[in-house]
Amino acid sequence: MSQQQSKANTERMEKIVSLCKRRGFVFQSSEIYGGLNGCWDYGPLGVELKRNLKDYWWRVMVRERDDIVGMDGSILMNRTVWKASGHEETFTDPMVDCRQCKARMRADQLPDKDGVRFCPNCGSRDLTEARAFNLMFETYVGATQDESSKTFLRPETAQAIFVQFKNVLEVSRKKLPFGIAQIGKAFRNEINPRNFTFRSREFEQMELEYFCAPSQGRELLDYWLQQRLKFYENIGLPREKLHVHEIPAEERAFYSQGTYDIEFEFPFGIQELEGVAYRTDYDLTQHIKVSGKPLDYFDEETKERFVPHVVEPSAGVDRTALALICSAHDEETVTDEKGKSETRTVLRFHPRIAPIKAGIFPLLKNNEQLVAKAREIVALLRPHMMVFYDESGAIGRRYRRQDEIGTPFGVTVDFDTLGEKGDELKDTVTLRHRDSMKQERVPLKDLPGLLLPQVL
RNA sequence: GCGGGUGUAGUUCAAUGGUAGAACGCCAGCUUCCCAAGCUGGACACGAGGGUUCGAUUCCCUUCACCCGCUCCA
Repeated sequence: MSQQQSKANTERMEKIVSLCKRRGFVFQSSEIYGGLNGCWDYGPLGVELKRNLKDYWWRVMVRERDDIVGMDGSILMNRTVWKASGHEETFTDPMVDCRQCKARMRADQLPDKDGVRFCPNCGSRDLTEARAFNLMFETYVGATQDESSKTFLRPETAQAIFVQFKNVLEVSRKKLPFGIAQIGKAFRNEINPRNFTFRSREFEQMELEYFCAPSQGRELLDYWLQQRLKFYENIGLPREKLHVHEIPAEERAFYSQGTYDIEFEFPFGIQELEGVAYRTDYDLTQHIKVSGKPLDYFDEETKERFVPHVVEPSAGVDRTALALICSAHDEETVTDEKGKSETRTVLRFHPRIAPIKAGIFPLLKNNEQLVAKAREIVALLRPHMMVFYDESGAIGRRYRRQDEIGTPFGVTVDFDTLGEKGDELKDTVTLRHRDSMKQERVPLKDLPGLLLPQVL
């Protein structure tokens, strides 16, 4: 990337951050106290966007499938969970990476020769500095603050699923392959949060743990990669801005037999949205070992007993929301009939995830009948979708306000609607489209049927 | 974590060792028969703490936050 492009991308990102603040998508956490590094709040529009994203994920991953059920685990868990999962060790001890073979090991257990430490794996002396991987937030449960009451805010949501695997399997009466889905907050005390909301210390994940027979794992990994790519296209991220990065074997976690990153072209670079990982039976096996509880599965048909393997599509909610905003953000030059040019800022969200689906406007606000009719339309559409009523300013200004927050439809009530120009146009409204700025005349009664399929 | 930069209304900027202006936006009113029109009025800011000084938004220190590059991302 050239320096010029890089500068343009930085400026573009600045515009996006500014728009997010100005229009109520994202604010800095605790802003009036100077903020908190790596933490962000979602405003009225941001929370709608995020909710639409999560709702759509939940719909296609859970509600529209027979083989997946949901759960909602607590953020605080028994500390032993983190010992078993390996997080406590790898997240809290000073660790050293081998630059050559990428192995990570505890700094205090490194062998040395003549005082020079080397990698026990490959013998290389090219090691990183020791760094404390204290990425988990510590907290204490109960009144006393000592080792016995210590635990952590979860650094991933997945472990709640693994430790409840048996319960969920039992009550859902599912057979393998089947999955457990969850959306929730996770926390990592990142060394350096960066890129707006992209890397935050508190973030939300949408995770599926899909359990299967060992023989099915590899195939299901590819299946889920395809499903997930389709998902991102269905929320409006163009396929050409999505990249699949297959993690080479030497860079994968040791237990993984295949990992794909789904990445998106952000203005600040190509960055990961989701990891689709074949985790084998590592997690369940760990919890079997440490808890002593049987978390294996008996297949009635084949009469085989085994520890299920897992394919995990794990997506970041906040980074996907940011991708949606970045992808939707557009500035175009429009010229009016007098030849005057200006910049129109528009978020071209897919209607499915747009925070507000339709703006409802009376052409004039000082006309009681126009206002009353517009209010009627609000009442008509409100049960089905998020709508916004606006009577302030000229109609053009109101359209532009909605363009900037990505509202796909505008509905305007005028004197034709009231029947003042004959019965032919009575009870019809102007339907204005965000992207093309084209207008069409539609009967009021057709509105729900016309809009609803597009916003679901 | 290292290095560099920046902090002034909601946003983008300006000025100033004697407590700050503008544009756009926002609110109210008037006006307005479809793309940020116009008129009138209004609200809103020096990131925080400390120091120097008669007096600090301005100078110094600390801190916090954000941005850029490197590093990192089990």
